Amino acid sequence: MVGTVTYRSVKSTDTGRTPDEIVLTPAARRILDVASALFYAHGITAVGVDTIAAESGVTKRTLYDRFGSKDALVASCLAERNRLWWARLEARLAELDGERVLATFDCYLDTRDIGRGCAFLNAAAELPREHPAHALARGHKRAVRERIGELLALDHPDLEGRDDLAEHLFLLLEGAVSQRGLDDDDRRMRTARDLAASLLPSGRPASTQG
Amino acid sequence: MVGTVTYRSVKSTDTGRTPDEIVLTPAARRILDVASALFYAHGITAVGVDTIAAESGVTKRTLYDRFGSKDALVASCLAERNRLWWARLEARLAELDGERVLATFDCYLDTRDIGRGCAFLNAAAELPREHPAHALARGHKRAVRERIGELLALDHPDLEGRDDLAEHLFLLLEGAVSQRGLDDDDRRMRTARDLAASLLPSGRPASTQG
DNA sequence: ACCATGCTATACAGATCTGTGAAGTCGGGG
DNA sequence: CCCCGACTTCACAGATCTGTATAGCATGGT
Repeated sequence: MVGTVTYRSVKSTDTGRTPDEIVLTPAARRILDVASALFYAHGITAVGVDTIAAESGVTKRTLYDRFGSKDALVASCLAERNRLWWARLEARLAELDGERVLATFDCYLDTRDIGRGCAFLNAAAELPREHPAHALARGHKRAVRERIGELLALDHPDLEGRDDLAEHLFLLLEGAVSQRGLDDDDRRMRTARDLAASLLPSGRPASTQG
Repeated sequence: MVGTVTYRSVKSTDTGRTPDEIVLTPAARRILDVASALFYAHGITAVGVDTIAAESGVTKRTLYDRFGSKDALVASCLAERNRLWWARLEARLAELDGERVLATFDCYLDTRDIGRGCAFLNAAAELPREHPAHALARGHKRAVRERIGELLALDHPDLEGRDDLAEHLFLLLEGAVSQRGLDDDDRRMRTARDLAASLLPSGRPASTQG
């Protein structure tokens, strides 16, 4: 397609905040996207590699040549989701000035389709701790927690009890995130955002989004 | 064992707060306990009925005679967990006077083995919305949210903005609950409890458990 | 011209999945 | 005495699971 492209297969399980973009073969790209959607929609264990290959318009041989195993594919899917998640947050943060912590809430709110809640929580819920994807999920949430701390530090450098507040905000966020998968609507997430806003120094109780 | 026992098989999917105790045949009891533990430990889809039957010292025939299908067994397991959860909370509440909302946090804190986090969240994360167990998980969380509201109303009848506070506490609780499955320790749950305590009218910032 | 790479096609191994069918054992209650 | 209910044993159906083996086609870089 672009002539002279050196493809790299996906092997790394990066948990960090700004993972490198990974160049995939066209088939691998399709497999990754299809698998990601299917895993999210039906659960990881419930979806077989035959289905993924078929839906991707690819043979099973190709799938295994590119990803090595189903477990590795699962990990790649979550790593890709992680990449996209951070890209979206950081993009939103870039065009924002005050009170940036709330962007983490808004990030979830502007997703049209709630679907089945948080893919990272779902994966961790289903998979054993030893599974590489479980580590990715843990890393993702840890990074989110850390970023909240950083954003709070940036916006309120001299705030007393800032660490407690960061943890508080994280708990509100994750409470809303985890329940959103059950509720199938955004009311709780909006409430959480409002509650979070009311905790901030500048904060009046309400004011939904910008 | 007790002579003349009329066994009832488990069919109902009660989501309520105080479900009836259900009388099971000895084999059914064993199946339910074993299945519950295995589903929790390894995930629902990942555990087959053959394994459950074998571990219960029971034939697959018996399993299907008692529960009808794997899906029904899954639902029964979650219903039983729901029953036990409420029994534990209400027992704790009975021997308590002031600030009863915090008992919901303590309920999680006195569980020795964290294991894989919240069985209800895990089940909902793995199963499709249509699955009967998914409805049970939703019902469970909804009931918890309601109970928090009730307890807050009992302890602070004249509090202003009580509904917001109830939601706030619920979000803190669920944030901690969902993360506990990833963290594999109770620090976050304790922090959540402290933060919750600090939000209460009586509340000074700290004071861990009684 | 040669060869590596990306991908296809097909077939298969071997295990495991949910669920059923048929026949039989054992104990207690009417 | 007879029957019901709980449970066993064993076999099987039919699908689906992850993963591999063998063989071949097409393209593009060197």
